[in-house]
Amino acid sequence: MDHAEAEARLLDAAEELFYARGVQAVGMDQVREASGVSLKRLYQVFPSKSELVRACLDRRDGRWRARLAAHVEACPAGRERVLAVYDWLYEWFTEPDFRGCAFINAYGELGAVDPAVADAVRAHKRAFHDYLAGLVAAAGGPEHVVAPLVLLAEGAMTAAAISGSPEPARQARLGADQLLAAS
Amino acid sequence: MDHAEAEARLLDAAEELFYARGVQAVGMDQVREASGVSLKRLYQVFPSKSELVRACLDRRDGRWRARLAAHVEACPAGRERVLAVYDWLYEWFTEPDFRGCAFINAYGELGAVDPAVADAVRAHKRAFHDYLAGLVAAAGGPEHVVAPLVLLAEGAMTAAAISGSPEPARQARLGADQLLAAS
DNA sequence: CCGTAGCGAGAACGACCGTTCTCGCGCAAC
DNA sequence: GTTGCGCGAGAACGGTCGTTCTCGCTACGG
Repeated sequence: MDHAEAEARLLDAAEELFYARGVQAVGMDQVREASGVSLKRLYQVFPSKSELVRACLDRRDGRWRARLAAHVEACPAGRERVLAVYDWLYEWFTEPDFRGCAFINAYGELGAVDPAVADAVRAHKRAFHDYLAGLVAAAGGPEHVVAPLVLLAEGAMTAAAISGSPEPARQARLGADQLLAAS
Repeated sequence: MDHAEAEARLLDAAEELFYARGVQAVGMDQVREASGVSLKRLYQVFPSKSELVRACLDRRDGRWRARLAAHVEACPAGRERVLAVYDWLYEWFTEPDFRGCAFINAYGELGAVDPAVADAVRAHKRAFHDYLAGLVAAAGGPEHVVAPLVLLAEGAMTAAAISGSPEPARQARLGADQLLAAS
């Protein structure tokens, strides 16, 4: 097993565990056990837990936005692409291991204590905002609806996590539909 | 110092510390130091940390909703009362120690690990939803806008926390205004 | 075939955490 | 005045965590 594979297995295991149980509730030994990578090598690849956390967030950010974009871009251009965001949220919320937005969770747990985590969360949210702004602009929608559309999506993530239901995605979509129609 | 005062001082100190730094980042000894209540009495009043956490959430729930209601009910009845919710959010977000919704934070940190926390968070969010639904009904608004209005508020809380700006409250208010107008 | 460099498994270490225990003191009841 | 109970201060305990170290083993270069 070379460096690259060890890194991938560590990120796979750590991301899943951190997301499912929270960062502080997962020990490095559990990451070792789930990944099959020895502790020694773990610390060669990620010199500390907080760097592992950071790497997990970075990778998740890329994958999450790529999945969203893939779904959106399969829809006809224009207004429908904005609404497709909420359809994708519904699919995400329905996944069996869904436990809310990993970035919001990480911010609540570590944002006050680990500035690198706070930075990663801010970057992720800014990227999502910018992406949605691009979709709205392409659809010819007014700029001032972008922020409420983002808040609907953000609120849907936390509401879906807390309630355990994917329904907030539908409700957010309805709200987004009205906001776009009214403009 | 009697039992009641010890309890109040413990809740004051614990709530502030947990909110500012996260629950797991605060040790019982720091609660003792900040409250001036001895460790022995702390454990007489709250037999475990998770019961202390639970009591903090319960008390915060009551106070938070009372503050919101006090602000809302000082406004003229009807539509303005719904929008007053977002004005109050702005005031809240502007407080110097604002760090997001304590319930969302607690859910992200402990929801997967402590079912009592998850229950308290769900109860708080359900109460907020019901309160907003009552305001919308009193304003003659249609029931189907309630859920998006809740999502706007929820999204504003997390966006304000992560961005460090109170602006999401304004944006949520604009979105809510449009939703109410379009119905 | 020998030396050595790197590896995995797991023990070890130091710090901290939640919780309980000890001990000395003040005070209230008889 | 004595006795005993409740208190605060802080030590102690058992466990866990992040991180490092030890120690055989393996595999490869000369």
